[in-house]
Amino acid sequence: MSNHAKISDAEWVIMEQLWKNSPLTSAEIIDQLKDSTEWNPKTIHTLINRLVKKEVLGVKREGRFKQFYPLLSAEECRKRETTSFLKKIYSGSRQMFILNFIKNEKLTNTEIEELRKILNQKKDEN
Amino acid sequence: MSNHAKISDAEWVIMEQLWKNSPLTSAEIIDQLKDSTEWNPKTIHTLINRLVKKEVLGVKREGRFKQFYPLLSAEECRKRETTSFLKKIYSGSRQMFILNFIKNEKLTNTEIEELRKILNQKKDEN
DNA sequence: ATTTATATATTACACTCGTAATATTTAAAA
DNA sequence: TTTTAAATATTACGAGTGTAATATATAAAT
Repeated sequence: MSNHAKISDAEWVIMEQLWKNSPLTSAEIIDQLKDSTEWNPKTIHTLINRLVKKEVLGVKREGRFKQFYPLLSAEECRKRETTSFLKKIYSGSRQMFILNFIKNEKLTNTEIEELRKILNQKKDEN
Repeated sequence: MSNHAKISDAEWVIMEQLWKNSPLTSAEIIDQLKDSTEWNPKTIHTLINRLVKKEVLGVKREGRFKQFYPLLSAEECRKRETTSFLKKIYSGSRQMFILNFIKNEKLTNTEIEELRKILNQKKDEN
């Protein structure tokens, strides 16, 4: 039941590497994180193993090494996190969220156009 | 230093009551949460006390009772949470978040119109 | 003034998380 | 084949969280 596994902040960092590029061995993950974090390799191992236990990462043996790969897509996980964020912070109210958050954002014209396009599609779907 | 106190999920529920209406005694908070949660009053006391310790809630004695009130505004806290959410899930990119949010959400025509209006204003601002 | 009820404080306890250290297994080198 | 290095597994440990139970102080009732 990897259904509603919570991915912690630190674990999320690991997941991002694997969403970008997978499967990877722990050595490769450690290497990729060498610059962007200060984590001890042991710590990274712990995080990987927790993700495996949570059934968020899959494992396969490749020769004498283990390789890890995501069992859940980034999109899926982002959606989950977004939902629980909205539920907590905006009581799940999209209206309130849209008004309070998006209104306050600075957007470039390009972004505005992009959004417009998406909105047009949305409208057609309704 | 109530500066970067983390408000947990359960604590957030308490805060919402007090942002709506404060100051309140613990009895009043318990009463307000009676319908929307299954929490034991003891649990609510614990949460309140933790919030006080974190300096997110202030206390004043009113006769023989204590009253609690927020030391941080909802807006302030929402902004904080939003920032850390974005950092984790969307690598801090608000644009990416907004695009994904709108793409993924089912929106009513009313909401679409609302967004359109907001976008128009945005465009004018640029 | 003593009992009782209610408010407040202290303590508990298992689980998660960040952050590893230590131990063991397995493969490569000598 | 024995030694050594590298990969993997097991254990650790304090802070925070969800979820209270127990203990104490204080006010109200008798």
